[in-house]
Amino acid sequence: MTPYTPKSIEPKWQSLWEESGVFHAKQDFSLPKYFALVEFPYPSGQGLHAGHPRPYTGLDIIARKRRLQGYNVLYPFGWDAFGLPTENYAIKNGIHPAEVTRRNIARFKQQAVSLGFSFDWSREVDTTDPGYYRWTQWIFLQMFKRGLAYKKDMPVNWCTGCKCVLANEEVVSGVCERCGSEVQHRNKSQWMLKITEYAQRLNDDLDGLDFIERVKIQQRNWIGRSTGAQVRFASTAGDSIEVYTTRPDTLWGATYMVMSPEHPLIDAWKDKLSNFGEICAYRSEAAKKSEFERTELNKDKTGVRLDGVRAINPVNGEEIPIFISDYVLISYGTGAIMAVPGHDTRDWEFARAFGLPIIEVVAGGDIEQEAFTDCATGVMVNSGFITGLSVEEAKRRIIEWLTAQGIGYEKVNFKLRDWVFARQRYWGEPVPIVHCPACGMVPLPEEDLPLTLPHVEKYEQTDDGQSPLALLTDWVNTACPACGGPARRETDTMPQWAGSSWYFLRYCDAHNPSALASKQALDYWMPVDWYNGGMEHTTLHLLYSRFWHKFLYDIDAVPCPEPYQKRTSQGMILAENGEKMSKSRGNTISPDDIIEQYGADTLRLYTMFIGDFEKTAIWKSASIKGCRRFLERVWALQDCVIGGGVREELEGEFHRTIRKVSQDTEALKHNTAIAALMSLLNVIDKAGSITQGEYKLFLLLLSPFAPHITEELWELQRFGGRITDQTWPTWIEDKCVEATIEVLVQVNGKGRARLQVPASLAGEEVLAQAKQAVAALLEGKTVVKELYVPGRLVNLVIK
RNA sequence: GCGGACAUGGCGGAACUGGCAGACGCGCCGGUCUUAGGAGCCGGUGGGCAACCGUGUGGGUUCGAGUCCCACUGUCCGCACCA
Repeated sequence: MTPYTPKSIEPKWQSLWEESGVFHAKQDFSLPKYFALVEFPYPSGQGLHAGHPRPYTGLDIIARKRRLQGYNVLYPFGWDAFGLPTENYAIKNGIHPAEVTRRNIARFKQQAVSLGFSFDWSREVDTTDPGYYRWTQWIFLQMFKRGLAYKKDMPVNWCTGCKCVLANEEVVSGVCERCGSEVQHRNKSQWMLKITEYAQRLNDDLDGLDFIERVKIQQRNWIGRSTGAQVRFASTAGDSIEVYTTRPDTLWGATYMVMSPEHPLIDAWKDKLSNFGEICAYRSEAAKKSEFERTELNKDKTGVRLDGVRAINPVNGEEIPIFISDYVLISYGTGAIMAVPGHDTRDWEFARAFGLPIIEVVAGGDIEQEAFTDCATGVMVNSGFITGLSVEEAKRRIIEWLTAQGIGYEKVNFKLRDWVFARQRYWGEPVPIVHCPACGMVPLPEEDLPLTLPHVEKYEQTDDGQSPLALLTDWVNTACPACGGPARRETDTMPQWAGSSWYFLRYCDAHNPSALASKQALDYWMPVDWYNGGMEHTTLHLLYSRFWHKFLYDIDAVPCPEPYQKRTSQGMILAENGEKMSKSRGNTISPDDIIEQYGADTLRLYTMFIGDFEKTAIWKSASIKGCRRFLERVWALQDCVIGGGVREELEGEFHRTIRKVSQDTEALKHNTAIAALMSLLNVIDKAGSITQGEYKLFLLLLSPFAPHITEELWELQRFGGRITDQTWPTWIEDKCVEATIEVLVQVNGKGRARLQVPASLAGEEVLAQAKQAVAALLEGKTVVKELYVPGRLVNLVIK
């Protein structure tokens, strides 16, 4: 036997697989299909770290198993390559971002190949390729034409040091991540996408999907659907004020009103407000506060009373004061609330701070101590015609009444905001819009796509925070596609989330020049059968891509309303000390080093064996060798192969292992599947030999986990063909049961004896034998209860 | 504060709808081979001399609880005044 040398075996098979195209999805649309998807990475300069292979290996096992099960499998990979780190690296080192990207991709790809993933490299996509982003732009144009893409003044993070716009991720504790200068909010006109129009469907359609529960919960919380009522309060100024409340039942307890400092009515009332100066001062204070300060200071409620205008509570006609306070957000609801201090914690705090009356309208708590917010148990009091009702019933009645009076109606609100879809950066997809003084915003004709990124000399933002594209006058100045007159191109680019919102569609037909993918290919491959990715993408990428997909469904560009049928998520891999792996901490493990020392199969095995796939796991370099030892022992089996099929005495063992591995892998319990294979090997080693039939089965079961060594052994044993062309084994349930079983005999719950009985033995007979086995303990006692759990234990309760 | 998850030997982790806790692996101990072993192979390994005791803490349900219920404690993650 030659020694086991992964360093020569693994590259050999990696080349043979690629040359033969064995992992390329077939163009035969009559076969049963399986689309397995992992999140494509951002090709950073650091290369892969030890955490990356976890999801890729996890689904690689599924993909390889599905092929053996006869499916036409699409398991693709690609690069989400636009983004800030590349651009920053380019700025720092004077290399074009495209070149940086090219190098990074080459590195990542070489690493991914060396791990033996069964990706279909013929469908590799790169979001920075004009042939790809042409369709990203196309989708944007479709949204623009239907009013889902629009421009709006939005606050942006302005770094006073760098004099540029920062992404939220670049703002750390209110200061610029890079230079440490103060970050201010400035208003800038930004592209927005109307994801809010899909809020209801994004929420409701989760029901039919096989997503892990915590993903559904997080998405629902993020969308934040709530039902309540919109109510119109009249005011002494004449204008009425709309408020949104989820507790219309507490209207009798509304003792004042609070408006957001940015509320437009305040300016309209300027002449009526005797303390307008004070109000303006508060407003500018609030505007200056960074996000960070606002949350830091959230314990103390501040505000200013509007002197000169009062609101009128519609249920009892009482005049109530109006305040402005930064605890009311302009961006949610109507930007104004009715304050019910007795039954809302924030209103209670505010009322206490300002000495305002607190009225109890729901009995059940102690509003002297704290706001009583429980909706389930309370009963209405001091509330006119709804007094005595439950909260639930009161809500219904008051909404009926408000509707009938024409002063309010039932309303659903969402926390979800529209998506800021613009970056003042270079390394992104150009927005294909032209600004014409005569025609307004004009979309580029589709046949002019892609609008490619022009070459620039400098990648920095301009001094006033515009994209570096703004400096390219030749490029910016163009003719209006509608009227032919002089016009200017949009110089903002799209955010990184754009390219990743539809990439799975491109995999279906990666080189199609005339559509994002052919209808035929989409009909066949979509939806994705199994999508695995990180929890950190739950509320951004996952939600964004569901939104885009629903839009594409609405315009008939894709065949299904949801892109992903099933979603799972891997846990993080932490460094040895229990901290996150990061370059700055200097605790990263490179897969290259592990492959060098142990081989890719060992790395794959260890990464899967480390623990529950969905849970956080801690990397232990010292434990890796256990997986290598296991493979060495599998390799050493070559020396003890004898002829023949599965031996009778091992048949049960093999059937149980086939069942365990088959079932556990489906639940992503790759760790226990591997443990089962290790146990089986222990049994085989005890037997002292392995038959050809047994070896074949063993290698097949192991092959999705450790594809190189199993392919090599298959060849060395001359089992015929390649292991990747074989069929996944099946088990027979009857063969899994053991002929004799051990039954534990308990007396009062304590194990006292063990019985070996035939598996088929009847319950009464087992009980009789059990009593005999512990006869000494039963002497002089009464058996008050006897239980038999078939195949497991007998429990005799005695007195 | 709200939401979610987790807590099991020296370590990573197993344990199906309640049914022999500690599978599998690391480490450790002993043996064997060897000039040597940080390599292989074989055996052992939760604690306690024992009866017994053991799944973060305190209660409960049950013949039986790591698993279910109630109340805590601790750790991690997400969101942060969403009316």
